[in-house]
Amino acid sequence: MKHAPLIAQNHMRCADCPIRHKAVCAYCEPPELAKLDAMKSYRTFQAGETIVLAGQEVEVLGSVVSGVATLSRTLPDGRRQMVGLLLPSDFVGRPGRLTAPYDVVAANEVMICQFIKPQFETLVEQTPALERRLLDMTLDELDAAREWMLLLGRKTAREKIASLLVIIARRDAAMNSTTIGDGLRFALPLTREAMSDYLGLTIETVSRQISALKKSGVIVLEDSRHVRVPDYVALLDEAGDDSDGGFIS
Amino acid sequence: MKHAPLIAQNHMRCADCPIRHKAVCAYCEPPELAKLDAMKSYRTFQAGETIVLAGQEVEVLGSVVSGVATLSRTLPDGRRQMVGLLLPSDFVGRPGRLTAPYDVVAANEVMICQFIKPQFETLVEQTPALERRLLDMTLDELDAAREWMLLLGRKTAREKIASLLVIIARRDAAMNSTTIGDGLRFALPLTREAMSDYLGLTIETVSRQISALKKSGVIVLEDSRHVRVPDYVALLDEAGDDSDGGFIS
DNA sequence: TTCTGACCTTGATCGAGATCAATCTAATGG
DNA sequence: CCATTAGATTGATCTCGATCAAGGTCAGAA
Repeated sequence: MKHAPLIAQNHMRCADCPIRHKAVCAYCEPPELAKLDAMKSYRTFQAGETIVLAGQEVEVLGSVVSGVATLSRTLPDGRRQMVGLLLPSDFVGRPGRLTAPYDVVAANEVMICQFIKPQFETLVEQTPALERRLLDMTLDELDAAREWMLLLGRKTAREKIASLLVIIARRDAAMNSTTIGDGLRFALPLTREAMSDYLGLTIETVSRQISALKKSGVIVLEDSRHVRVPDYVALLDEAGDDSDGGFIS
Repeated sequence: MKHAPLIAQNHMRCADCPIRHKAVCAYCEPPELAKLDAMKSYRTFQAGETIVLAGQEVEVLGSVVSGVATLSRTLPDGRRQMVGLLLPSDFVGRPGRLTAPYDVVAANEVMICQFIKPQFETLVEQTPALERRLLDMTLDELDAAREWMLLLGRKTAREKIASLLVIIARRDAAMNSTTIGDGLRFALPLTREAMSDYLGLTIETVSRQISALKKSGVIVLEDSRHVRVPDYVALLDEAGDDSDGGFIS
């Protein structure tokens, strides 16, 4: 896997940080930022590496700067369900919690802006801007989790795949600040297995439904990890929600 | 439906409030409490009554004092998934949000300690104790939502039912501060339909699996809404998670 | 070059849960 | 009292997605 390797200079200035205005620190003013800056360090994880192990003591607490990580829970017999997807600017770890309730695994190479736990926890208590940002982010995550519950509980396999593609397409468009529409093209950052864990399906069903969407002309597969969407509204339609033809993209 | 009707005296003193130490106001000191007291009013909803309609403007913002309410999302074709259960002390509505993302419906007769929205939002911004409590509650809800995602995505119908019974048993024990163990007896606060919406199943499957658990002797049905659990560990076992025989209840 | 292993696809079959349908129960109202 | 109705149970059948199995593709190593 070749990446334009992120130069993890061990002290990027917060002002130059790509997630400065979207992460926990978004609402912070220079003085508070300086305090965060003093307790932070960058750390990278290889694709597939475990960042936090469920049940173990949490040591990592910080923001995802680049890459994608997954949160997942596993049943004793091995069945696994992904319960969260951490993208750049998302926060890892819960302040004031000892053991992790789920596994956090790097899907890509992941860089984390890590804070020293006790110091960070103290700062949160003293800094309303941090606490407020954390609240807003958590509320957004809760909304996403609930949307996801609808998908897991009530959507068909085909709708699940289409929904996932919509989610990926949106975030891709948001990252590159392109307009979302027809002729859209994007990469799948997850393996078929990760997708099946995300959607509560098996690998085989994921593969079959992707093939089915391809056969219907809703998507075009350039290769197994690159998708083109000739008609965005058609894809939205397949996702099931949103009877309004997807006017609110 | 006969209830010992809660006397909704329109100004209970916060000090006498049954949820005083578990709701949003839990971390508040007397001066802040006084401000909340000045902007609150009690309001009751009948069983089945809609408290908030998805897509509409949110007007209700406050704490559930008694009763049970459900949060749910509905697909255009009518498929419904419950995404949250509001119990006494839980918070209804998100501060700083205009339209509701899901329906909130009273499952029982529900009493809400309602705040005036703009006033409450301003107070939250000025009161770290409120904001902190809201953050803690939201983080707990997020954990619960993720646990639920594991259930929806990976558990069998039987495990789903057993898991729901465990959840109800726990909360029942917590409410009455009884020890949880064998010979436990509790009421099901939800209809079979609500259970099916909760678990991502049909009514028929819910009914069948409850019958199956009865036949296996894991539960005893006194009537369709009252359950006795002769062996609590056996029930935990059926729920699937937690290979450790449920030592951590 | 071939070998290896990770990842993906496709086919055949099975089974859990959905769907369709009938019946039962208990509470409410005339 | 019986009629009505919402909720619950049970049976028969179907179907979607899981499971079992075989083979394909591609990158990196020998």
